[in-house]
Amino acid sequence: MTEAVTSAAAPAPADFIRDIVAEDVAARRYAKIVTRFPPEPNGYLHIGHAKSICLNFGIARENHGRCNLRMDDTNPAKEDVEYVDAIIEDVQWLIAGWADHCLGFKPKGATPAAQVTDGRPDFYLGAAPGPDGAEPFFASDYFGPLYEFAVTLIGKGRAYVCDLSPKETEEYRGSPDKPGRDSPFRTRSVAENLDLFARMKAGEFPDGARSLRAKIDMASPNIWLRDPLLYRIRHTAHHHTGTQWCIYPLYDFAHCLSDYLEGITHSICTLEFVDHRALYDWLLESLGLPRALPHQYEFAKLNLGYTLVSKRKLLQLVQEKIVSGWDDPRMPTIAGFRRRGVPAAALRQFAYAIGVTKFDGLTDVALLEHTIREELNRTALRRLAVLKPVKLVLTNIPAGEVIACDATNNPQDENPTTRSVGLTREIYIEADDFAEVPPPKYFRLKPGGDVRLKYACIITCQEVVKDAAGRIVELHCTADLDSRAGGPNAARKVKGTIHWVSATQSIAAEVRLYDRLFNVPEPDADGAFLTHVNPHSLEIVTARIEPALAAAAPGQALQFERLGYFAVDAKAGTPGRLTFNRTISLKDTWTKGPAPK
RNA sequence: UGCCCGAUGGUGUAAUGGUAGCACAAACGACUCUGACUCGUUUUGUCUAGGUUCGACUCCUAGUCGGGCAGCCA
Repeated sequence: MTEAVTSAAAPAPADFIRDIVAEDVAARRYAKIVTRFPPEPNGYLHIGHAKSICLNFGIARENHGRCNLRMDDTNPAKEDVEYVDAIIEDVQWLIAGWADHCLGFKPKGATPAAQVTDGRPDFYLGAAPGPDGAEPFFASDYFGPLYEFAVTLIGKGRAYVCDLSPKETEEYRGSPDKPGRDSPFRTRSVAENLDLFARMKAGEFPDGARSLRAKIDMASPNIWLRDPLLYRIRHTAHHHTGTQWCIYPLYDFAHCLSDYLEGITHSICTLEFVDHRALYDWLLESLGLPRALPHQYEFAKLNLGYTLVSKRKLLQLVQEKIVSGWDDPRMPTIAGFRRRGVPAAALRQFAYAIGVTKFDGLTDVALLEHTIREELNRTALRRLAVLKPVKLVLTNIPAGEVIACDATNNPQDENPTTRSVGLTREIYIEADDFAEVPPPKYFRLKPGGDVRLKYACIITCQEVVKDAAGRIVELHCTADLDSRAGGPNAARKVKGTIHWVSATQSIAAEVRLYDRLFNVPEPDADGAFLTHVNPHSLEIVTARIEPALAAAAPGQALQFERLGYFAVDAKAGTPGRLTFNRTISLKDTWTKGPAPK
């Protein structure tokens, strides 16, 4: 299954959009399949974007095509370079080793050069160069050509400069069930429109004083065809173009033409743009463009149980300091998942598993958790760590003696390797693995009971030592050293096996245990997601970890045996003391109740 | 109530006029030096009503329910 997202030879998933692409390929409608992923740099990418990235890059790689990363940055007021950098990093991480060869980049600083196609002016931007000195595409790099397109549209009598105020424009637009009215400026001459538009660009008018609008149909049942705005005046500096422009194109105008300029064939977006498709096509067709036109297709965005999939709301969590930042391991952002230890392949596998449809459903988080565990089970190095330590003394092992035990690094490997862990007189075991009064079917250690220490031997609990307050201080046990692997009692069966670390050889580490950020399946169903934040989404413990873990590095998948999957936090550690994030717990079919995260 | 989109087990998705299948979840069982993994078994589904057809999840009509659209946001 994982092959499907890691191997180029693996069968691709099928969905209605891929069916359309396949038809276009069969009909040879395009020389090359080119998709794009067009985030607005006004926030970090989240799991919903991951779905879109996997779709767009997946289609590109399955068809020997290309997928352009394009900053959809036509609104200077909301965007920032901080987001541009984060988006690039997140996309590259997500597609690394899978579709990075399909990533469209352009030479740094390049803008589309005017050229002629079929004897007509065209602005086609050629194929992407290699990654050196390259950068993603920016819609703002097309402001020049876009302006020319607008001039062409005016020349064709299909756009006009409108002097209505924002409020008046809204009134003239009508409502869904009532047609709009023509703007009094709709009949301006081409010459006057040309002059006024040039003066808008020259900065002669204040913000909102005039706008450029398409001349379509104010009575259209589709609101997006009621003379939609194409350009607005904003005397605001732009993060990518500086103060070069004071008029900025709106999404509908910029997007279809950016697609065209880049040679996009399939422009895939979410369902809320279905109504805009008529405008997308109208603009492209009105311009009489020489090359094959891109087409827009829409799919349902991801809705995930117990999580927020909205940049705006995630921004709120950051601003109100409910999380430590966009990359807080509890955040459903790509950066958050990465920091938490979720492998990119697991996110890709999830994207494939949920499919692509036009049905607006709610995906069970359990599916995400499943793909994470599936990937981690394959790849994670097994290690011993005790999260909530209780001291245990093996009374028949002399102090100072170290018994070397071979521990398997990953039993899922074809040829598993081992490492040595030292068993000593004093060890730590998990507090949960001892019960003075055991519940029914308790397989772990209890007074007078036996349990196997993983990779070591069977022990028998002889005595429970308590302090004056009645709290357990330590457990005294005897070890059956003959029950070690290869020993005469190696085949001895006990019901339970527990993990442990040497008290003298282990080291301390901070471990952060995460639970879901929200305690209801649809956090914003009532519009009050802040009231559904799980107050116990983070628990910090000081754990004892086996010495081999001192060499662990961020990005390395680890399993603390019997506990879950963990990863070194790339940001939080201090020299000499590592911090681990629990990526996800192991599936627990014994402890009842809601699935732990 | 104008236009648009959608509806298949608990959840997500397949079947494109010919046996309703897969994954997740759940339950039970086997195995186990991870109560994990793996394996086996089981439960549960085509929104409603008409129509077309030898045959409808699929096509048509109407309805029901859900979602989207009235930013100079994307």
